[in-house]
Amino acid sequence: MDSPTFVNQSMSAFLSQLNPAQRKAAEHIKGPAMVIAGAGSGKTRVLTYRIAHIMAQGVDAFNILALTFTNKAAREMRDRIASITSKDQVKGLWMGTFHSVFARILRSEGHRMGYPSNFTIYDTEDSNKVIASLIKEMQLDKDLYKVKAVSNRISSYKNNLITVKSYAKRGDLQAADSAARMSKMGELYKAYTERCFRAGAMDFDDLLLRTNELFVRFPEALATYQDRFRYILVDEYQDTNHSQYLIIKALASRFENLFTVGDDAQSIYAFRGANIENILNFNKDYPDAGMYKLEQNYRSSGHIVGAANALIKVNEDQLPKDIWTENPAGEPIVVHQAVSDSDEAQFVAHTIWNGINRNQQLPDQFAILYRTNAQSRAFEDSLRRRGIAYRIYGGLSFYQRKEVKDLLAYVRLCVNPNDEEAFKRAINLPSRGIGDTTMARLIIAANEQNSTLWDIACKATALVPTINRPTAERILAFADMIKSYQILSESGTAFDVTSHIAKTSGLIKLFADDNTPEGVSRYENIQELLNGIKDFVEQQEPIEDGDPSLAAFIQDVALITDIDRQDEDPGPKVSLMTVHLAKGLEFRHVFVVGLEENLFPSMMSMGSRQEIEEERRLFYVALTRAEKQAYLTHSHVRYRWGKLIDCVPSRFLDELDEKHLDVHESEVNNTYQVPESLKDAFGAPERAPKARNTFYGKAAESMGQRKKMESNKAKLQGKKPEAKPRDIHFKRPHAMKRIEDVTNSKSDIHTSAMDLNLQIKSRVIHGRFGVGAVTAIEGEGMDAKAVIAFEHAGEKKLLLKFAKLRLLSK
DNA sequence: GGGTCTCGAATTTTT
DNA sequence: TTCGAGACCC
Repeated sequence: MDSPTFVNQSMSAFLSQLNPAQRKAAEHIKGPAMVIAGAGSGKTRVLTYRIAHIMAQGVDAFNILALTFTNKAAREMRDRIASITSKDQVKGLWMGTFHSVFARILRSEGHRMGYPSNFTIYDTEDSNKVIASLIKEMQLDKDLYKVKAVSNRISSYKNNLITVKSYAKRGDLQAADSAARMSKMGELYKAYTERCFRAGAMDFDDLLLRTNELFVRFPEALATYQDRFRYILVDEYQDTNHSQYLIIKALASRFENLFTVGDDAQSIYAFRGANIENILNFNKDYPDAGMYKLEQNYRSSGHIVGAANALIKVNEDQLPKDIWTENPAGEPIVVHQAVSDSDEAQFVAHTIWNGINRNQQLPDQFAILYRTNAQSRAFEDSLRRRGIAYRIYGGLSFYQRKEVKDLLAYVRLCVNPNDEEAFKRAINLPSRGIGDTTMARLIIAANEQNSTLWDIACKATALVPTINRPTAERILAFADMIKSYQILSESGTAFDVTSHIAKTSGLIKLFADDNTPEGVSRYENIQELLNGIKDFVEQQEPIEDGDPSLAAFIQDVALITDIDRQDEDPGPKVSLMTVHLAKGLEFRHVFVVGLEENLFPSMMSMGSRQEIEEERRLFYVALTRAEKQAYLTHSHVRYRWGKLIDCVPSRFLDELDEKHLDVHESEVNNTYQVPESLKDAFGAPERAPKARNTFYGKAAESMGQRKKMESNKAKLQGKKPEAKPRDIHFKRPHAMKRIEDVTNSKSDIHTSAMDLNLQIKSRVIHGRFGVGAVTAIEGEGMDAKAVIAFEHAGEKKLLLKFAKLRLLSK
């Protein structure tokens, strides 16, 4: 379609947007290369251009594999490449996260290892349930075998390619597990692996481990993909673990066109097995590799870059780099000291409110970044109180919500009836008189006959003598119901089947009958899930080889993260997320909150220099998300476990060069009254300025380099010189929060497009498709549909009952 | 088998 | 404070 000249024109236009260093890296075509890309140095641009550039050399997109950190990043990059080249050319390009790309490969190759192509992907909750159930079945002491500890151990084995078989030969690991009083770890690991296999399920780590297994055991499979992926690009290389490293190495070994991009200063996933050595040793694996460095920061102001540089310099482990910027110095970083955690939240909400209402800024230009998910609560409250739209990412993601998983359990069962976790979930919800006792009998029968729960259930009467007649009938009825869904799913779309399941299984009634606020919100989430599935079907249907089936929908659900998921409700919003999730993103104004010892850096990461350095890199990531303005906040007291505790400012604050900072004091604000009990405990508010003014001098002095280690030691020994918890009983204004929760959950979220009174030529905005104009309206009432021509997504017909639209103009 | 109550543990970070 | 697991009773 596009003439070569057109391609070249937009290519050269794109090329001119690169600086010399970026351009050199992007034009590296053959052989291995590594790009060390500082924060905000335009690495996405380099990756995008390089892919387009390779394609312009005549390489088919089919031969390119790009591994990104999120699916969203992959989508955006693909769109950009399509705009430089053409939509057709970009078609065969494989781009996505490690997990989603290799899940896809395993779906077509897993049969070699005995997996069905529709294997289930167990999320963390599913795996933990398997482990908990095994601990019980094996009658292990649950105080010694904590589910989380066991699951972490198994995960780290897998990420280091220690299989059940190789564990048996590793005396050192067995000794370590015995020392941790978990001498049965080996058996547990074996049982867990067998149980997952029997269920036709892989957990997250399996997706990588089994890919490695595939490549080792079946060289011809490896050869196929080596031959296909002649050019491999890996983003965020500093966060790859050993398992991922081996996959890349194997795939790239034939053509060695491996292009990795990373920044050692932003390595923040060591806790998950990420191996920073991968980046440091790249040269050893590929001695002739091209090395490129991107050091000019385009994102942030001079103050932010300066402060970030001063901070990261404290780390011992790092590659030498000199990040600089031509951007104006901008405003100094605001350091705000709050009285309490709710005061901190007030300050943040107030500042955002001012930005929006006085300076015409948009909510989506703000982000609030915290160390732990638990901190989000206070900010939600303060934003809601001021009527500022926000969206929380992470924590419990949408697909992990109980009610969503409940409905999806039926879907999973439909696609893979051996999925035992889905079976256990679905069989008695809504309650069908099949309880713990019966389930235990089914499990025993399955283990004895080395069969799956599903097979046992289908023959309940014949095979399990311990189950009485009426119960067996109920089990058979359930199995028949699932079978009927399976038949339906052969012809119906994902939406048809799922809405049928929701109705006929009794699930939707269960949620609809519950009128508590939680029940209402559950019901709404089910509706939202159905909307999402409808969107999925609508997206697939126009695509040539699109697949609107249930199986296609459920495939990658476990891999969809909050970041990947587009917001149903359009409109700009403040983003709230952990620092980890913010990696790769940027915002005009960033609040990094809770900068206190034991919180950021986390109490759990004070054990070694390496851990502290990872926390520092994490803070570096947080700070460098900001374009124009960064705010750093900490509080003098904070609630934890229902208790008020004293907090000491984070050491990281002292490490930022003072010349980039503007230290604010907390004004005791009008919305939050400091309760008398608090004043009793801490003295009247006038005490605060004293503490504030000395923060820089005193904190810097007392927490000076030498003393830091001592004070840490003391803390580790449990002496806690500064952060002494105090038992102060004091009520938080909870009543108010409750009322707001109730009013909010109903009104705000759920407005049907039926109420919009759409007319031809009305302009609307849709969460996924963007802006469009109504060209026709069909049907009436519940069946009313609108045909909308979207500017980018093309023409879509949407059922108004489901569509989430916002009216822009009549 | 299912509902209600009480008690104890919990907070890093995520695909 | 909040949530989940287990005990207890119907």
